[in-house]
Amino acid sequence: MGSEIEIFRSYIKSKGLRNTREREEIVQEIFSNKGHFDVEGLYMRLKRRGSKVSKASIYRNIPLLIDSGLIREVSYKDGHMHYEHVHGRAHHCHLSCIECGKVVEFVEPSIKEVEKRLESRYGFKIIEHRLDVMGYCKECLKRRLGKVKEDEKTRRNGNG
Amino acid sequence: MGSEIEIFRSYIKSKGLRNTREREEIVQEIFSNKGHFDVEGLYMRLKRRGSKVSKASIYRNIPLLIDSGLIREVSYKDGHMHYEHVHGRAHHCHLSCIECGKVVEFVEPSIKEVEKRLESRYGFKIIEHRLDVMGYCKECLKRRLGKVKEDEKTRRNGNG
DNA sequence: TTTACTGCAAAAGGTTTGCATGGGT
DNA sequence: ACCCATGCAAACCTTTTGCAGTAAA
Repeated sequence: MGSEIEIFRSYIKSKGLRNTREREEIVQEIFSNKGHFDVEGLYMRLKRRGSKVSKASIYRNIPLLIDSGLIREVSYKDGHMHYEHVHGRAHHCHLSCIECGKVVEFVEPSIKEVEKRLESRYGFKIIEHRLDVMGYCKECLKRRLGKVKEDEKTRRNGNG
Repeated sequence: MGSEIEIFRSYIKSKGLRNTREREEIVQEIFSNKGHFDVEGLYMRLKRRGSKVSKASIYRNIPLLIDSGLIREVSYKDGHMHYEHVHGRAHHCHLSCIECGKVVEFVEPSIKEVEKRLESRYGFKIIEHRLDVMGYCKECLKRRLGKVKEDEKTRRNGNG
C-alpha cells in the first residue's frame, strides 16, 4: 500500500486524466485488503467506510486499474468477475531453446490459478511451482527451415 | 467425434437422465467443429443446420457436458463464456508433497494457453513443457497443524 | 472555463427460471 | 403413466451507458 496509490496517481497524470476523491477511495480500499475482490464486495466495503462512491464509478475505474498494472481479472465465477492485486515483479518461469540453449524469462500469472485449483482439488497447500517450457527459438527455427529447404533442393537435384 | 457422443450417452444413462434429440444435436454440433465455441455461435450453427434447439436448452445442457468431462470453460470474454473440447487423456503434470514425497498426477489443459501465448509473444515453437508444483499434502498439513498446536500447549504450560 | 468525472437510473446483454407442453423410458 | 426435458418469455444480475450536475486542472 502507499506505493500502489502512487503508481495510480502517476498513471492518471500520465494519461492526462483527473485524480478524484472517488478514485483515491477506490484504490485505497482495494489495497487496504490483501487478496481477491469483486465489485459488489468492494462497493460494500466502501459503503461501510462511509464512502459515497457509486458502483458505476467502480466499474468505470477498474479498466484504469488494470491498464495501470495494479490489478488483473482472475476469474469469472458466480456470475461476476473477480479481481486480484498484481504485486511488483512476480515469480518468473523459463522458456528455453532446445537447440541453442537461449533462455527467456517470462512471468505467467495464470499459474496462480492452476495452483488454486490444485489446492481445492487435492487439499494441498501449494508452496511453489516450476514451469519450464522448451522449444525452438525464432532464430533456430529459421535455421532449421533453411536446412530443410536445402535438403529438399539436394534431394531434388540428386533424384530428378 | 463419435466417441464423444458415446461418452455423453453413457453419461446421460449413468445419471438416469433422458437422451433427447436436442441433446444429440447439441453434442453433435459441438464436436463437428474443432476449437472453442460460445452459446451464441453454437445456437447459430444449430439454427443454420435446421435444428430447432433453443438457447435455454443449450444453457441447460452445458453443465452436463462439463460434468461429463467433454468440454470445459476456457474464458469469459466479450461479456460471455467461452468453452472448448476436452480431448482424451492429456499430458500430465506433477503435484508433489515436500514432506512425504507423495506425487499426484494432474492434467492441466490451461498450460496449452500459456504455450500459445509464449509462441506468439516470443516467436518460439513450443515442443514441450514441464510443470512441477510443490506443497504440503492434506495429511502432512494436518500433522503440521497438530504439531503447532502441541507446541503452543507446551509453550503455555512452560510459561504460565 | 473547460470538460472529465460522478451518481442515478435506465438499458443492455448474457444466463436462469417458471410454466405449460411434449416426449423418453 | 410418470416426470424429465423443452420452448417461450419473463426474470435476473452484472455491467454499461445517457444525462445532467459537479468539480478537477
